[in-house]
Amino acid sequence: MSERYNFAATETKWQEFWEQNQSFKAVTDTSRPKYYALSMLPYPSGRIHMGHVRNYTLGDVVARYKRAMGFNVLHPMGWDAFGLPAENAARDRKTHPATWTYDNIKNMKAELKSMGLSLDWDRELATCDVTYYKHQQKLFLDFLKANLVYRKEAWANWDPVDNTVLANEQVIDGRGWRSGALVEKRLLSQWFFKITDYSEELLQALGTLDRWPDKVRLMQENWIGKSEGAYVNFPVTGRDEKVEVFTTRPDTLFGASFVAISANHALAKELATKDAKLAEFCAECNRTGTSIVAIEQGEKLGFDTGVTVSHPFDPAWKVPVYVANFVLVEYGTGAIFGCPAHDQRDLDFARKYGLPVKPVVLPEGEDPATFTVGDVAYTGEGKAFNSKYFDGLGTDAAIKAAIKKVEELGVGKGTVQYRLRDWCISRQRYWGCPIPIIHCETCGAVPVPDKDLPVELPTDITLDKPGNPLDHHPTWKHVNCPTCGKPARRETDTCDTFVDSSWYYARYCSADNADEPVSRADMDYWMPVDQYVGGVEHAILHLLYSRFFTRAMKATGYIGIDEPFTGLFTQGMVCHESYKDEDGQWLYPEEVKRNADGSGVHATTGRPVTIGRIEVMSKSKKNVVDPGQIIRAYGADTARLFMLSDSPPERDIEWSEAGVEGAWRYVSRLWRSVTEPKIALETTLPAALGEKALALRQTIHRTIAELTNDIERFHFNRAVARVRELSNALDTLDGSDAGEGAVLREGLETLVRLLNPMLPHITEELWAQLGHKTPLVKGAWPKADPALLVETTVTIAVQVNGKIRATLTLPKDADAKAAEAAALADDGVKRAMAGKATKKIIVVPNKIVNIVVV
RNA sequence: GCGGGUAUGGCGGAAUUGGUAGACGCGCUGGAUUUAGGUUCCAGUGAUGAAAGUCGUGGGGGUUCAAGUCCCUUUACCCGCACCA
Repeated sequence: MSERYNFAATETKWQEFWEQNQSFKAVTDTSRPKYYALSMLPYPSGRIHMGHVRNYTLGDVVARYKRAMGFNVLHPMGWDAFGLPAENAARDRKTHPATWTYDNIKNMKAELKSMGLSLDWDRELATCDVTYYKHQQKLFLDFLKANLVYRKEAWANWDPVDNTVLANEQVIDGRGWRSGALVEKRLLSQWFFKITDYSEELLQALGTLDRWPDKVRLMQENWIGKSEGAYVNFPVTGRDEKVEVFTTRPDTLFGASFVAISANHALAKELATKDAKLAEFCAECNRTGTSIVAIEQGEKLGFDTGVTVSHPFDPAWKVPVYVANFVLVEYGTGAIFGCPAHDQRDLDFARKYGLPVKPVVLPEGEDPATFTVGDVAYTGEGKAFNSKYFDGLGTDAAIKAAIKKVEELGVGKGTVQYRLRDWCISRQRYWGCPIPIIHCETCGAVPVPDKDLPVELPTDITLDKPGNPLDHHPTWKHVNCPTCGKPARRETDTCDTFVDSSWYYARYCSADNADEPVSRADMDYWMPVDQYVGGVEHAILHLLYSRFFTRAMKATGYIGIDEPFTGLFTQGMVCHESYKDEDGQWLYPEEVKRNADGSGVHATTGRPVTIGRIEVMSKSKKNVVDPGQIIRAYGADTARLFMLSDSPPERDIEWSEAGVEGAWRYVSRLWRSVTEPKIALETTLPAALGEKALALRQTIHRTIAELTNDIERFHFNRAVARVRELSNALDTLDGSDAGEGAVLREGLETLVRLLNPMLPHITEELWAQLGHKTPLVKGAWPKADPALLVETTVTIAVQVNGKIRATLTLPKDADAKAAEAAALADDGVKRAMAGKATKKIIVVPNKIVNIVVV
């Protein structure tokens, strides 16, 4: 009996070997094909969690596999290190955000290293490091010059807990994405990136991202939210001005019965100055925003301004103007015309305020004389009626005709709207990249000259006062204007942390360039990222911003491509059972002991425990398992194998003790199968192999072919199943057949090589034990011998009336007649046919014979 | 409300283009080795039936020689967006 596999010693040994040999250092080499494998960079919270283990295992399998396939692989790692949690932690622990952050990075880096990831740590970056953010400031200034950045006063989403504004993408169900606080509307001066310049391009290019999940592309498409329609003007009665509305249904203009404007529309604000009740109504709308109350109650509220407007097609036709809570100032023109018959919201509104409901689109099969709308608007297509110019036209034709008509009459024009709005990047926080701008009373917003970069964060700050620590700082913001020299003040807003992560993938490629954000030669070689792996929660925010950034970097000459990530894989989350004690308090898995009957008790007190649902691991529910503990108990290879087994990578995985045990058992079995082979390994294959030995060689080579295909397609769970099948097959060798010792060696070596991307440590060790001097990290991927993939016999099924009655083993490509004859000769088949007349026989070569009888 | 997805043994999940449903693993049952447990090894494991067989991929219907796979319909759950005019 040999010793148990000592994973701790082996894993340390090989991690040191890789480090000493710089096995994963990526060097630009234009003579070799490159492969850029990237996993999303983590936020340095202090500890890695199982989600990281899964993400980085998947990315590492790709990196190691592609390396073996001969690619020059870039596989870097870094830290998304700015952000509010560091400020909060620093305040609570009376330390500095930088101290907290760099301590966390140190810890997490050690944990990541224990996973045996094939990362080029020489390219490591931290976004909070001035060596990183100084380049970001340069990019900001270049984007500013390229007219892709601007400052404007705008209604911003204010998070009252984090004391900062948020981008639209960061408001989820009316709450801040991080704090969960109800977001308020505030009018503030903010910096914006002009992502909307690329609305159409970002939308169109989704079609080229064929290695992205459809789901993510669809989410981005919906987020960009293109809609085609028209602007139409309604002249205000008794004034020389118009209310401009946006509509996608200009064909329903003859059904208009009111115009509704947002509480923040210019006209509403003007009227409110003379009408206290209206002012109160508008204030109410802003307090509740257009979010929570409105969503929960769905109540349409309006305020009749007393003002009327003329219909664009008929000056004599007056409709009232309401201020309405459901009209968004940010979308379209902040004004709509209401057509109650064909829009549910407008109908609800009209019924509440007693406005006319006039149908102008006739559904198929309805009689124009009798068709009426009750409580349900007709929003579908139909024939226009009651509509003068458009009567009789189908909806699509009527829309086109209406746009033409409003343009002819000079009362509007066809247009395209996008839901996507410019990206607000200002954050009123300390721990972020300072926006390199100086505000001067005479010169305005002046860019910090390149020679004065970087604008560094001050280190002496106070975090215990509400508001922006940069703004509180006694001296930092007071500087002289670079243009006129007069006293001025720095911009105290810092960048949204999504800016940091929008270009880090490019920076990795030129990590040692101290003078420029990136070098063009590196961009041209390494970019784009060939395979990006991360969580689906970044489907919109991070990925859309990065797509914009790459285009902005192209516009400013840094890069020659549009799309940063040609391949994207979004992995599922890691779940675990959750537990509660009698008092309803959450318990950690290690606090719970399972009884034989499946019930649970507290491990130390023995009191009953309620076993809850299987849910995504989260600290708040305590259903977490610490990867560090697992790696210490079972080793990184076992943890990696568990992550790859069973569940398809895109689906959620349930972490279970039994599953880890299973993975560990296989690792141990692999160890034994090489170190204590049942029959002696031989190095040379004899010229003639026995039947069984030959069949096994075929299995070996088929496994190579199929597993390679599985890895290419991200079917890692199937890849694991295939190596286990190969293990099972090799176990059947018992030395009874000629050449088995040599076949077993070939099988074990293949097994070890195929498993190397998944289990990098044990496979290196076993490879060395098998007598190889060159480590697997330098080795090539096994190739299947085509001659051994050719099957000589096939098993075909025989059906009678579609029911399986027998299986036959026949030579491959046997002709149909032979297959038919063999099928009819089978006893089981004869019994099933029971002398009935044969109507038809279908023969699918190498697959099936189906005999149809009556 | 709109959009998308999923549904297969006790469990996680396999199954090119319609062509032997349940690979592989977990769990479970029985046995062997062993020292007490674990480990390891062997056998079994969709349901039903003595067997032949019959039934079986959320439910119902259809197309086909043949359906987990295609079509219609329905239910449940998950995800995204949510007054976007």
